[in-house]
Amino acid sequence: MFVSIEGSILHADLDAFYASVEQRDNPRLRARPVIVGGGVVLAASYEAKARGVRTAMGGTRARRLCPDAVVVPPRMSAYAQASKAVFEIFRETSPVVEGISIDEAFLDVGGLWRLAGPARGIAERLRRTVAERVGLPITVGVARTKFLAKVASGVAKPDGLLVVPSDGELAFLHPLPVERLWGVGKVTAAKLHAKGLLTVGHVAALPEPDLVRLLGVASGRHLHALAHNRDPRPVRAGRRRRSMGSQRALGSRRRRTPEELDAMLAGLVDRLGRRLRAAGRVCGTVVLRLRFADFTMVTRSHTLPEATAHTETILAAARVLLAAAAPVIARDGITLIGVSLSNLDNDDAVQLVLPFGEQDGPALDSALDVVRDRFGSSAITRAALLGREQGPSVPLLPD
DNA sequence: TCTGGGGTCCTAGGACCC
DNA sequence: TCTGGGGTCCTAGGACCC
Repeated sequence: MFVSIEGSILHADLDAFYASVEQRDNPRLRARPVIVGGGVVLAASYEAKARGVRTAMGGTRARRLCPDAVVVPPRMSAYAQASKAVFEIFRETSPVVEGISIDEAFLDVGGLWRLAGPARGIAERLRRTVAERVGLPITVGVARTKFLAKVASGVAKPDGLLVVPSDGELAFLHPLPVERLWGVGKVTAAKLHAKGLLTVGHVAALPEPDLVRLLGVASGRHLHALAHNRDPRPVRAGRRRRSMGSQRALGSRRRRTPEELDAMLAGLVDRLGRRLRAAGRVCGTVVLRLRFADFTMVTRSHTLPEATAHTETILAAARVLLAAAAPVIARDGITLIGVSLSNLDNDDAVQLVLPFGEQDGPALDSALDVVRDRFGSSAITRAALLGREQGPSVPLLPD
């Protein structure tokens, strides 16, 4: 008997997540086309997808394609709760879980062979447990790399399981259309199609320099590697978000007065300040985001002298950015206003900024005194600090 | 068909420093 | 008087993902 070697990375992806939660909670919606959202489709059940309805499609068009669809408003808290329950099961399944979004995650089960057996069995149990305990369908892809596990779950949807054996990777991958590659959207697909590259195999056959010329250094190399299933990225638990934003669409019916815009800005920043503080984090950069009727985007950003979670400080920066953009707004009118906070840090991080070349001198000693003073910590030693070898600017976390 | 709200990562130019 | 090369940070824009 031949035994194919399996990979040990699972990509678990809830099917039509929001729509499935609605069908779970309301039996009358089951086996019927369901659309979550109003102006825009946030999620469509598979019955609706079969009629051509797609996520992010305008509501008018969706209703035309599928007039008998039940349209329900989103219930975000219900989805958050369902997601939490599913992630609990993920973490019971493996200690190495990397969440990608509200409804999908990577799990590394490589270290669990003796305890839990091969990956296929783990994936089967995971699917069963999610169905029994949360009542939602979930698709799992299993492969040797993250990328291929993700492709596998995409192919296996809905409510499926697909294991790509290590000796059948390229045979599985190469016939697939280029759109299956993670990172290939509309623009990249169009560029590839223009060169006659329709399948992953076509891309794999192209020399890397050609692909780099076509798509740029990063995308070209990345795609070349993926097409050969080279993806060394490990599954990483405990990744923290790098930015946090809030935005509001305004429609194009009428222009908003400067006073209205200022009030919206204050509302967005207030919400972000709360989220920031609740997460115990501070932001270093404030980004104002504006969209116009033709859907073009403009951003204006400002980096603060000191990271903060203070609403008024952030709002002041956002107001300066909005004022700077006032001429464009007056000319073109805007259809969306948003604020995004980046350069996030922990709010208990201390930044030691030392003169260049003085990491080892008295400046370091006095800076360390300040830190010990503030945190009463003897855990931060000079040796530990110097061991980091990060140069003159050293973020420290007190123990 | 006139398009929500939440994110990630990459590129490229300019300022500034050594 | 005119000249390098390397590095980091900031800003703006864009592609892509769910």
